[in-house]
Formats: sequence, structure tokens, C-alpha cells
Amino acid sequence: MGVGIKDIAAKAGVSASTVSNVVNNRANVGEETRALVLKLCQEMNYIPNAAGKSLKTKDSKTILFNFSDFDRSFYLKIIEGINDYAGDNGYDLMICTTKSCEKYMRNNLTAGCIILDGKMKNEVLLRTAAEHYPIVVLDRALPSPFIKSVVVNNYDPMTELVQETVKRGYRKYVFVGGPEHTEDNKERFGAFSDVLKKAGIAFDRKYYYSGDYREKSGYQAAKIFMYTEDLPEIFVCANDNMAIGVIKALREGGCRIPEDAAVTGFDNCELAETVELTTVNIPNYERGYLAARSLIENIDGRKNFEPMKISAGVSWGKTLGIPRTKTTK
Amino acid sequence: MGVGIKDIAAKAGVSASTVSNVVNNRANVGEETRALVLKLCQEMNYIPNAAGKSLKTKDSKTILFNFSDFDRSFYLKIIEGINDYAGDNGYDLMICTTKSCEKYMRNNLTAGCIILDGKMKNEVLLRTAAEHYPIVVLDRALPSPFIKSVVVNNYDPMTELVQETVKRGYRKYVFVGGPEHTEDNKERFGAFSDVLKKAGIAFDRKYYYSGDYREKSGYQAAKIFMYTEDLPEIFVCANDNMAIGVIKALREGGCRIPEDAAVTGFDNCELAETVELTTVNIPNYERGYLAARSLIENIDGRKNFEPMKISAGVSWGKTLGIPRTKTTK
DNA sequence: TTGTAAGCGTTATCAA
DNA sequence: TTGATAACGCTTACAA
Repeated sequence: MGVGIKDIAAKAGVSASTVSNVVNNRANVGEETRALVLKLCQEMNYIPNAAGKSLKTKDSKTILFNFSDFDRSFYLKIIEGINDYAGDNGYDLMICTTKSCEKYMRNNLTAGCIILDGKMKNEVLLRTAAEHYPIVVLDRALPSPFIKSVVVNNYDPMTELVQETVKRGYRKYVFVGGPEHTEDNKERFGAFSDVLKKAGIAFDRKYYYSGDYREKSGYQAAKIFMYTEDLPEIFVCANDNMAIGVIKALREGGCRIPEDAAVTGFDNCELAETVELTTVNIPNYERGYLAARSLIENIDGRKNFEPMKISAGVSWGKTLGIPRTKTTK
Repeated sequence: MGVGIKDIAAKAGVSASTVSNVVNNRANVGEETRALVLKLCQEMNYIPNAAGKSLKTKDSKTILFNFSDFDRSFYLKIIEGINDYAGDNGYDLMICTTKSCEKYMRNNLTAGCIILDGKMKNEVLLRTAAEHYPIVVLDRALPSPFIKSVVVNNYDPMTELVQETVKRGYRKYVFVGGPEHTEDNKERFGAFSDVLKKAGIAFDRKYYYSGDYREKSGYQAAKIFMYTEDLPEIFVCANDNMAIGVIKALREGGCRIPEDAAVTGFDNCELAETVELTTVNIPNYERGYLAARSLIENIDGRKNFEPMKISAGVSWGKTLGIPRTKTTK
């Protein structure tokens, strides 16, 4: 099935190794032979068998990207960034979800991989990296000297955002958090609570709502505080999806934003612009691009496992105003 | 690099074939041997080398999805559908962009593939399918007896949508089209123009704007008709991105929607709900799911190359109203 | 129940 | 400048 190197060799009347040499652009082939083989490859539509190749050869010129959360549409931006850098540097991109990922790592089908997948176990990554398979992680930082992390600096923009809300006079906060074990959420909440602490604003744990980054959990969070008639002046959300959920709930309940309650997000998703959400803009295309660059540099032997931080900036929108119930500062 | 079948065999004191038999759950292995080997596989973390495997074996239990347009966020929904069906049926999913696709087709690394990629050449698909590699296409219909197409019925919902606009009294239309060679656009415009023709409404070609499915081209389309002071009563757009572009331009120009000009889209993208766009809802998750099902059925020998049409329904929103300048019907 | 050996499509080594 | 041959990791007859 499919034409192989032998078919070409037979047709050309040369040996398989010669065909291989031609196809791989090696010097040790006569001009005529090369021309003939090339012509035949065209005609017979020869495409090297990746499996056969990877069995023998060390370096695969394909990188792997692993993800699994289909709800996050910015993943496509990241993929685009990866794909562009990889393509420009002679690498192919292969993408897989958690299950199949291990299968394509380590085997020299792929030269290295980029991980953005909460379901991927640290243990697997550590083990694989220890075998000198290059890995870049986008969604965590790992204590391995062989794994490069490219992560977003969540702390600084969240600090900036919350500081501004304090300056505008907000005092009564609800924080709508994401999954508690994720680095992202820890950092975002950390910045939030540090700012409040520094400003001398008390934050009771009961105003922390533990969500899951999905719209629905933001919706529920808002509903709860509305029903208990304990509406804060502002909902600071760990991501945009949840912020949108909060906004929907507030609107349904007849609350005006930001007059009755303000809302902020994080991520700058597609919808954010439309609802004029105050959020943090993460350069996702660049994130993918830089991840691919880091990976390929490591593959090429320019080892560098220094964690890389990507900076993100606040995008101010109308969902942040000035609190109705002014408090003296 | 990485532990192979031989390493396990050596450690267990058995032959490689026995390990293979264990790993592949074959009957011809003693209970003790099986237990021992399994234990070792765990401990030493054995993962079969996909390349070695695919070289010998016929059926790969991995399917391939090929795409390349990163602007269309509904792709993630499709991928999710594919991934779910595949996963539930013992198949892995591998995803690639145009360049690397050919490399993984045909070689028995993958058992079949699903195509949604304008850059993928018909010629390649026809040739590959002729070698009995199962292919499902989502973005075209091909005259091959070996290629299954799963396509959206654009015609019916667009007909329904345009008929309603006629009924509401719209007479002066602009059609904002996508790339002219795409089947989608042809069908959408075809339905549009058939309805107008049947209703006896003239449609001058100069009111056809040829866009590229991106927001910007919708924006430009609207700007052009605004500048020439030739605003239609309604912009019928071939997709949502462009409709959003139109809406932005209209708003910038101070036009009220739908009072000054109505707008309709197609796709029901994430933003559509927020701007209450009248559009057509395409069940993308289901599309992916059904594509995977069709593919896997063909892989499993239940051959069926009958083209499959997926139906989509109109989602009515506030961007469609009643035209200001009433015309007698 | 287990082992031996050949072969899948490549590439690398070495000899011609 | 070329070709024969072994090897990559695995599966599969077939032999033991």
C-alpha cells in the first residue's frame, strides 16, 4: 500500500540506498541518477513513510502539541503561533489530546513537545524529560532541570487591575476563582489578596467562590450572592468565561453594571471586547510562537531551561466604574 | 532511548514475542508469565513504539484530523466531537495542519482521516482514497466513490432566512459573500438568489460584495455601501464574522440596527448570541461526532460513501426587524 | 505455552 | 558514485 523507496529504486534501476540519498539531498549521488530518481518520485508520488523513517533516524523534524480542553477558544491562537514558528523553521506540527500523547512522545516520531493540558500528569512529563526528550510546558512550572516552562505572568497585571479598583474606591469584593490547584488561579488570587491586604481591606474567605473557569460557574457565583442579598461592589473573576457568567446573572437579576456591581475578568476572550469587559489581555499567538521557539532551540541543542514569563496587560472596559457606595479611602 | 519490548523480555526472562502477546492481550500466554510481564511493563513504564508497530501492523486505531484555518473557533467544537466519538470507540485522535497531513495518511500510522482544510488539494485526496485509505471530507463534496462527505445543508436554512426577510418587507439587499470558490459560499448565495428571484425581487450584481469570511471584509463591505450612500435595507452575510464586521461599521457610522439596516449572518459563532444576531446555527460538535462515526464505520469495513447532509436551523435575533422604507409586497 | 526468525520502510555503514 | 547489508521496534507464522 503506497509507493515506497523500493518501488522507486526498482523503476529507476538503482538501489534503495541511492534513492534514500537522493530524497535526503545527500551529495553522494550522480547528477543523472539524482534527476531520474527525483522525476520518478514526482511521478509515482513518493512520500517517505514516517514510521519507517523514525525507526532508524534520530531527529524527527516534527513537534507535538498536547491539549485537551475544547472550551478555551484561545487555544487556536496558541496553535497558530506554534504552527507559524515551527513551519518557518522546518518543523511540522502534530497535535494530540492527552490519551495519545505519550504514544508520540519519546518514540522518535516527534522531536519534542509542548504541553497545555491539565490532564497530563507531572509524573509522565518528568519521566519523559529525564530521558532527554525536550518538553515545554505552558500550564505549570515543574521542578525538573530538563523542562522549560513558558508561562504567563498573571501576578503583575492582576495586581495592576486590583490596585486600580482600590483606587476607585471599591471595598467589598467577591473573588470568583478557577480550579484551586491550577497555578494560574493561585497566582491570580494571590495578586488579588496581596493587594487587598496591603490596602488594609479585609477579605473574608466566604467571598471566595471556587469555580471551574466555565461560564456557568460564574453565573452560579453571582446568583448565590444575589440570592443571599450580599451583593459585593465588584466581582473579580479569575477568567473571562466566568466573568461573562457573572454578567449574565447580574443582568437577569436587573442589576446594572458597573453601577450596582462591577465585574472584571482575565484572558480577553473574544466576547470580552463586545461586553466591554475589563480584563487582562494575554498574547496567545505570541505565547505559542515563543513556546515553539523555546522547544526548537532546545531540540537543536541550545539548551536553556530558564523559565520564561510572558507579560500581559490590563484592558480597561466599562464593566469597571466607580462604586455606588463610596467609602472613604 | 525509552524502554522497548526487548528490555521487558530480558528482565522477565522470556522472549520478545511473548511480551508482545501479553501486551496485545492474546490468549497464548501462561497466567504467571502474563502477570510477570504486565507487572514489569508497569514498573518500567513500557509504552509501545507507534512507529515500530505501524510498520508491521495493518490497522492503526488512530484517526487523523486535518485543518488549517485558525480563525474559525468552531473548529474546536468539531474536534471535540471527533475526539469524543473516537475515544468512545477505541480510537486515538491525531491532528495536523496541511503540510504534515500527507505524511501521516496512507502510512499505516493512521487508519483514516477527516479533512476540513481549504488548502488540502482534491488531487491528493482522490489519489489517497483510491489506495483505499478511508477519508471523510467536511468542506467539500468529491466525485470519488471512495470519499465520504459530511456537509452542512446550507441551502435550506438560508432559504428560510431570506424568505422571512422578504416576508417582512425587505427589498433592497446586499449580499456579503465568502471566498467564491467554496461550496459553502456557493450554496449560501445560491439559496439567497433563488429566493429573491422567486419573489420577483431584482438583485444587481453590484450589491454582491466578495469577502473572505473574515470580520474585516464585512467591515469594509459595509463601509463601502455607507460611503457611496447606497445603504441597503439589509446585509445578508455568508458568515457571522463578516456580519460582525458589518455591524461594527454600521455602529461606527451611527446607523441603527435593524432600523437603518438589518444584518444576518451564518454559523452562530460565540459572539452571535451577544449581539443577538440573526444567524444559522450549525451543530458543530455533532458534525465532528458524525464525521468520526462515518470514518470509523468505513475503517471497520461497513463501507458507506453516501454523502451525508447535516441540517442547520435559523436562530432569530434582533438584528433582523422590519425595514424602515416599507415596500408593498 | 513459549521461542525463533522473517519482515515492515527506512537509514547508516562499509565495501565495491 | 553506487550497492549490499544490518539495524530500528514491533508482529506474526511457524516450529519447538
